[in-house]
Amino acid sequence: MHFWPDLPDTVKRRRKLFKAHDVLFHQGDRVSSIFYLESGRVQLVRYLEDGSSVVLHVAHHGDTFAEASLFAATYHCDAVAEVDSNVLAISKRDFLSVIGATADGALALAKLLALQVRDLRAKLETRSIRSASERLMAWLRMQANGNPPTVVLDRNWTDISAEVGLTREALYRTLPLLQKQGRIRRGGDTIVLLDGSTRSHSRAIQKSVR
Amino acid sequence: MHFWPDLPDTVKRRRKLFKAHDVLFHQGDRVSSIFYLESGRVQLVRYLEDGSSVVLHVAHHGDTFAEASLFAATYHCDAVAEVDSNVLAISKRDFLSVIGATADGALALAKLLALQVRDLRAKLETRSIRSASERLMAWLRMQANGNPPTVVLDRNWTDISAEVGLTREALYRTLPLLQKQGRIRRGGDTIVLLDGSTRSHSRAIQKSVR
DNA sequence: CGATAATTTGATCAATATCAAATATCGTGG
DNA sequence: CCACGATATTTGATATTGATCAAATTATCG
Repeated sequence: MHFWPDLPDTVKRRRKLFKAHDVLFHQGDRVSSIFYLESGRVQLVRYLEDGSSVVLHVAHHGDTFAEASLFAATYHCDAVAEVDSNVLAISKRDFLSVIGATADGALALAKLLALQVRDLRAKLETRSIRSASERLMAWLRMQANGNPPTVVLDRNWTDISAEVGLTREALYRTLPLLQKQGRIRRGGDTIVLLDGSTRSHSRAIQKSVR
Repeated sequence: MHFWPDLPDTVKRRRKLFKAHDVLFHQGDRVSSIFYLESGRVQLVRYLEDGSSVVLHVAHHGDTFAEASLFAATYHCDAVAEVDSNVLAISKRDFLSVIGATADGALALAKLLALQVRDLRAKLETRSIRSASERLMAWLRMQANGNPPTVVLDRNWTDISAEVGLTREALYRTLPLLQKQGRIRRGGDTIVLLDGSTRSHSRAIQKSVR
């Protein structure tokens, strides 16, 4: 994963600073770089004709993004800084010639992409859950780690609602509901999942996924 | 994608039959194979520390699954046959040694995974469209090629409804609706998209996505 | 030809989207 | 430290849409 910063000097890199809401690249732009996010947060967003948007991916510090574009001529989405962000723009041409030079390098790239496939599949599956409560719980479980499973939020609920696939209103209504049911506990920006039993959940999944 | 069946004979493959509810592998099992699903349906399920579970992916016939596990020591989820299923188990070691032997091979794998990433992102985007008509149109556009854009179905609508994220009833009601609106034309298992103008489309999207 | 799965239509309901607005919080400049 | 504007969170009322349950019809396949 951290082989990106470790690339040889022959791979041109440019450090760039973006302010919140700055656009790193637009859908349709010729692919010149892939990116390593040193700090901040960048959304990959697809803007539809009417200006509405879908969040395709949220890159966090330490993530690389737009690698899928390595094999494409143009970017297939917009990249927008959610907050002030510090990125390394890595030349696509240089990168490919270095990474593609050795089997190990190319395999490392494949590995990174494999992880993304996994993550995306999980998100897709989450979207198949119709009930707001169950979908949110599934999303939380995906983010959680530790025992008891705990999620520490690094962004606001409004942003999260888009990723979960609910309106923010629905999300804001579901949260206290889950709390009342004793399935989560909220404290500041941490959520503890108390949903120990598999049974109720699997039944919920069964109802919601065909 | 059709990369997998075209592997040289040196890559060991075993055809295996599983009955409904059979487990192909367990979370934590050593990764020995990746799989190509010839027929049937296989669920990838993840069990969390507290015993709850999330369905990560449902593989349908023609899909490869567990490729993401190529780079992991152990499977990160369980694979369970939903119905009787027919899979090709491809030796991970053989596969990796063939693919990983050359930079070109590994790049081909990376490219495949990159395409999957893009495809999954597109699917995720589709799921954000709330209106049944628009979501179905978006799905059709994704599948279509040629001019006029045409989709040739390789499975029944009931299966497709699951992928689109609608009940089959909703799908079966949406189809004649789109027809009546002159947005598609149906003939047997081919659908022709008549939604040529960007304008009408953008307006329609406007209604359906927030 | 019978059985099984796929497609189609009908009626009703529940859930979440939508529109609206109030309150709370945060960040910034004075 | 305060005031102010911008953003985030919360609550309310209502409408729509697709889910759900039911059943009929049609196609498919031994």
